[in-house]
Amino acid sequence: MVASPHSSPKPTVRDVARRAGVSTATVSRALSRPERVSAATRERVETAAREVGYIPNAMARSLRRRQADAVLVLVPDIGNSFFPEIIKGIEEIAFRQRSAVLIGETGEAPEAASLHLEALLAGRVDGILLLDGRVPDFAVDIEPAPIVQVSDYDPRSRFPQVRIDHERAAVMATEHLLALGHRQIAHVAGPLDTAIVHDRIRGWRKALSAAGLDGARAAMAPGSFSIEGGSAAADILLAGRPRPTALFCSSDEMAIGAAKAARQRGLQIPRDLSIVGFDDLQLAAAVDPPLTTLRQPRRELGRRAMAILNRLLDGEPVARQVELLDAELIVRGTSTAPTTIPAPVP
Amino acid sequence: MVASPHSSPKPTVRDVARRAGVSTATVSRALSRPERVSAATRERVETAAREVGYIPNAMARSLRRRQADAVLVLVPDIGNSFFPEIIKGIEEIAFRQRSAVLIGETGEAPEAASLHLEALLAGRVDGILLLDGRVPDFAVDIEPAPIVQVSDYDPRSRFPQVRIDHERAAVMATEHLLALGHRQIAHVAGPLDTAIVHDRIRGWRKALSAAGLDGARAAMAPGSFSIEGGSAAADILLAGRPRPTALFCSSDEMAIGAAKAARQRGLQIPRDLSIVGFDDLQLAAAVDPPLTTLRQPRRELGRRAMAILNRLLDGEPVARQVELLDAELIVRGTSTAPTTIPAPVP
DNA sequence: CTGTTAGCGCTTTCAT
DNA sequence: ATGAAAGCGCTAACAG
Repeated sequence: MVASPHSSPKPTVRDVARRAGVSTATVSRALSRPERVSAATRERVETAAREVGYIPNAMARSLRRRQADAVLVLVPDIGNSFFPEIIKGIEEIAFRQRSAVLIGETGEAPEAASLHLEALLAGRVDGILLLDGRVPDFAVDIEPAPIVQVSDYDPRSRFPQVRIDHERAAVMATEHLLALGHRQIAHVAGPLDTAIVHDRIRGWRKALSAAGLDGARAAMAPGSFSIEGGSAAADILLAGRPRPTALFCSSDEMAIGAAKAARQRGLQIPRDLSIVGFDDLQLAAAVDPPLTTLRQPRRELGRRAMAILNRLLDGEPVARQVELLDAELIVRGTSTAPTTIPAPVP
Repeated sequence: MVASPHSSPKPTVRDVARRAGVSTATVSRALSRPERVSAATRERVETAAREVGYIPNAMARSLRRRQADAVLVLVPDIGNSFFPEIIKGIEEIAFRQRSAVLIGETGEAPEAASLHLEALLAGRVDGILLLDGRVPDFAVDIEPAPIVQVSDYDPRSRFPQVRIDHERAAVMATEHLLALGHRQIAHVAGPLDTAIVHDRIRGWRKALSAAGLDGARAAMAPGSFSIEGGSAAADILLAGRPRPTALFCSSDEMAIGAAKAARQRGLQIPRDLSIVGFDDLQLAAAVDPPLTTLRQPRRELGRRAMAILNRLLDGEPVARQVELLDAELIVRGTSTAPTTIPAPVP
């Protein structure tokens, strides 16, 4: 493994070939398809390779084989704790194929995504797992491409999707609050430029309307998927009258931000305000009070997505496909029946 | 950008050259060193390139130029919220060099790191930013390699380091608790296989001893850098007698886990137990009560590290260098003077 | 300023 | 089972 002391130039197949007394072709075979050479040759090549500390040049290999043995995971924000678990699911499957998993950030600007999509077209990676609903315009109609959308999605695109039914999940969250007796259920929404956010808004409205409330006019405020985003949105909502008795938040991080904003207004949770989050991050069970939320099967989302990408890479045509997994309501400490005595308004 | 309808074979320099009526060399120049060709040629090449939807093959380019235009960031656990902000600092600088930032996970097993280090030797990336203190044995003495250690480090290795003085920071945290009047200050330590954890333990002991307490025998329990790790370690510590009145935790996530464990024992924070975390994640200010902690300048850590890596890549010899940034004590709501009336033991 | 030529390191026919 | 030879797509000399 260790490069020999004074050998700056890295050993190549030729060095190994010379040392093993075979051709470069044989070295290549012995190392990547051991069954295609005689046991004796294989042995000698392996020894020679070890002795000179040979590591195949990945670029040359990829150039020749026309495949990178790497996939790219694109997330809008690496700071968002929602993604790591999905990525672990992806890695779990990817590593079996001995393909590397690279992670890239699309960032605030949707243009950044284009930049990364180029990595695919440039042959740097074999496929992309897009954990971002914002597909750049030019990419929407590139036909069959080894791209899978995970969790979030762009309704215009035709890439396969793996996700939960976000509308349905939002209905479940809202119904939970409704069942507890809440009537003023406001929504702390995510950023409005992505599909899942609208799905959740629709679900929340639908459940409200189904309960005889005015879903179309219920209070809602959008924000970024972050603690700060949740705080800001909740602050607006809690200033409204009548003040909501419950907040359905589009992510756990937003829910934590919302809880903070509520406390700053002197509100006690869940006595004065019930909160329901979304995702079920590790964090959700650890905060005080523990957060009621909708669990997304993140690890499984990642596994399934990588499995589909593999099929795509193997040339199996995957028809426009939407794989829907189940979400689950996890009731914890932030949701209770509304108190009849209104809390003091500071 | 969009591939033309029926052109499966991706266009190459030759296609562009033909179309622009120039040689492939000129295409290459026009695209990567526009100033080396005439304005007219450049124009024609650019047009031709656009028309055929040309995107240079990254592998071929890297093979020829012997550089990948990519750096690898290695983290022990992508689920740990400590890293993203550092990575953003890295990206901030890296993007100016138009080099891609890839993220890899070393995972629980130290062997995984070796695997990723191969990416460097295989020419897949130009350099590595190691955010993990566990350097694989074989890599410890590979001489001048384009590797920079960030935050955590391996004392055996000679790669440049960018970090805070963890021992000093631990002294600050402990002194804060001491100043409040605490005498039973236990330590929720991180995993014992990494240097910074020992630095912090040493600092905590030192401060205790300097205050006339028995630092060497003070209570301590290690755990993984996670909510669960903090819970488990704190649980052990809180079962001890005399029960600590304060917990200095080796990370904010551990602190949150510790707080959870304390609450489960019926302890109120900070009344019955003071807690000090480490890192100052966004989360620290959002939880209830907000967490007293030691801030690490994460973004700046990332920026500096990438700057050093750049110098390394430019061939400037960087002597074994340890760049120390300042940590800062952030006092919030989880630390107060110990109450004289002991809390009930459930 | 531009073209010709060579070759980065590997894998893959095609022979033998 | 092995070797010879070609070439993936690009850019760096070197001429001109």
